[in-house]
Amino acid sequence: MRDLLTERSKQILEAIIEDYIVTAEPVGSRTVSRSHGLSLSPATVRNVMADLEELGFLASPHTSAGRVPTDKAYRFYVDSLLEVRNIAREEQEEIRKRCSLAGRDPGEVLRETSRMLSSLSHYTGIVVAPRFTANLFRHIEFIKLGGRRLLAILVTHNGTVQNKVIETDEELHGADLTRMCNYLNHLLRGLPIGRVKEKLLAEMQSEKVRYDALLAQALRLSQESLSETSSEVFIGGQANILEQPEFADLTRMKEIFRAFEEKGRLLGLLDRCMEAEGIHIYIGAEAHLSEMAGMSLITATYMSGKDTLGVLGVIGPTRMGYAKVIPIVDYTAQLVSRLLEVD
Amino acid sequence: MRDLLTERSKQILEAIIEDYIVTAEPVGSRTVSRSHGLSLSPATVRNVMADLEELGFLASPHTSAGRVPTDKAYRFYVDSLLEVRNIAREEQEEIRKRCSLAGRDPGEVLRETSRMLSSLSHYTGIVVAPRFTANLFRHIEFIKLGGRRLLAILVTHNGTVQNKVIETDEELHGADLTRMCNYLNHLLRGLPIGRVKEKLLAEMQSEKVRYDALLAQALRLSQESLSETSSEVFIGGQANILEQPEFADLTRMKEIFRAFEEKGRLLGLLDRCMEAEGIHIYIGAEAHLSEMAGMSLITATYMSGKDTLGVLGVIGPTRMGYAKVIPIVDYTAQLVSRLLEVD
DNA sequence: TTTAGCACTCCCTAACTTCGAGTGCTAATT
DNA sequence: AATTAGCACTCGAAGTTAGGGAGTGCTAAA
Repeated sequence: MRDLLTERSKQILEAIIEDYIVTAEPVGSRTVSRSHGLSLSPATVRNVMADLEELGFLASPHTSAGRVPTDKAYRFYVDSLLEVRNIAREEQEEIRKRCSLAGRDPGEVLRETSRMLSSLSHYTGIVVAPRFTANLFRHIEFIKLGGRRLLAILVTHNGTVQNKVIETDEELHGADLTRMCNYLNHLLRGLPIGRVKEKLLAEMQSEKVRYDALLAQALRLSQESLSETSSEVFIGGQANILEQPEFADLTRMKEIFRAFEEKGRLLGLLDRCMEAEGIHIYIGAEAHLSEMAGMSLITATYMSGKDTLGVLGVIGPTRMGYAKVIPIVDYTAQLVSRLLEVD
Repeated sequence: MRDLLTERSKQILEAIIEDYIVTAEPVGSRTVSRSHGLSLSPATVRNVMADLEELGFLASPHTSAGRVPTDKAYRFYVDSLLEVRNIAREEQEEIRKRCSLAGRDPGEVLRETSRMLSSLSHYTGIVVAPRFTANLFRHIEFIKLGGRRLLAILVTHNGTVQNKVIETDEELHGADLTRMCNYLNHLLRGLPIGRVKEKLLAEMQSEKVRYDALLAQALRLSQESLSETSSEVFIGGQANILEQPEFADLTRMKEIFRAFEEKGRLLGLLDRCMEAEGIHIYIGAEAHLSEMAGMSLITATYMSGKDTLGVLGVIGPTRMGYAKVIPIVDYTAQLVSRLLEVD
């Protein structure tokens, strides 16, 4: 791949891509030849463009239109041509300001982050909340709601709260509840939520519990309160995609909005982004999602220490301002990592 | 108003409105004259239509198109012509099924309700969560997160949870926290959240607290954890409005989606709906919101006993299937009232 | 190897035409 | 007096045609 293209071809390809990113119009040989840096006649450029088309980097909508970059071209651009600029100082400021104004609540931080990503990139921002199961158990609390209904509140080390209403077989007294909580808090403290379940099962076998109906009940209840919830996805600035000329088509737009509403389909893709830390870029069909045709996704993982917590990023047309968006996503991920850190 | 229109005019107006609701196309005299029940020639109908136009009930997009109902016509239709059918048995089933599958968590119930409203009506569903302040205090809990950070968890009688991270001046010990919680729980139990603040202020003056720094601290902390949050709005099925031909215009659509994203603008309107219990209908400009041009809102309040908890409804084009949607909204509100009831 | 020249392609736009649905008026009908 | 048939007229939607322009690919000259 490296030496398939001469230096000149690369320059021309880059010029075409960058022009197309700005204008969203097919780029003609004239335009490229005028582009500063290059001093070639349109005719020469045309020859090169024909070659690039043959190689699958360009496509022409019809004979007498200019050329349009293909997914393959964007991929090559991102891998080999693009030099990611440093993030602009004002952007940095803006990101910091927006993220911190959400306060300390993790949910709020993430929601605000998705909005911020969208407004800075002018595309759509997306943030996946940390898998609850990655957090460490800090505290459980049962609160009587009335009758046999109980509210179980589960708190993790970073202050995330999950609560669930559960029904008990028999009415429980305050003192019993306190005892149950104490027991569970002692038992589970510091355990990753993902491992709590097995711990509970193991404990159920133990001598101590076998002869104590209350403790057994406690274990059963906490198991119930752990029932998984799918990870939350925050999507900000959906309306921004309405600005993109490539989605002016109504049918296309409906598809996209339905996809945003469901979120489930996207989650599979985002999960894949979490498998390896750092920046991921999916261009067009690479996402293997029909809804993502013509769209690109740039994500970065955010971490706590060495653990990947979640992933955030930007969805936009394949014709996306990669050079600008990549550093934004990258910096945001770093910042969010720091904000969610437990100190 | 009542006798402004003859019986026949009303029938014709009704026929036009109902036809327009289905087709979204200007209705011509031919179509009306063919509509069963009426046996009049197109010419006669035309005369009546001209009168109705003069009175402001109809408008013609241009000379040789049919007539289109005005906001005034819809208002008259809703007030005087429409007889709200009973809700269809299958719809009733569907609503019950969808609402109950969300389990017992209030947040989940409301989110699912908004989705259900949209899929049944084919418009956009909207649910405003109960004002937190209307709930009764049940329990407060402080959990140490590390350092001087504390997680305050506030639970109300119906199982709604609000949590907030707060910073303390000095590090607190477990025993202190327990004492603070006990004190507060005893003090505030059963009080409406809206009144907690004044109670706290009053208590601060009391003898007991003046000489107990810990209790004073407790009061201060609980005050912090009460800081208001704007009521949550769940919007389901936004994409449905893309199906409405009247919003095919891109600019219009952008406006609407932005409004949905902000939610704040809508809240003012929805708050107004909560002022009186029961069903409210805003047609087009009646909402006094520029974003709502061409749209109608049908809402109903949901209650707990005699207290209005919140409001839910459907947003769609003014050309909305009122006869079908009104009973859906009404029934849903009743059901949600029952689901959120504390038993 | 690069470039100028040129014929050719194909879309876009605007102007023009046609067609049909619908109107309002008038005169005939009930 | 109310209703209806008849008819000329209006106006937008859809289809057609023609011109213009942007861009291409090829060939031959520099």
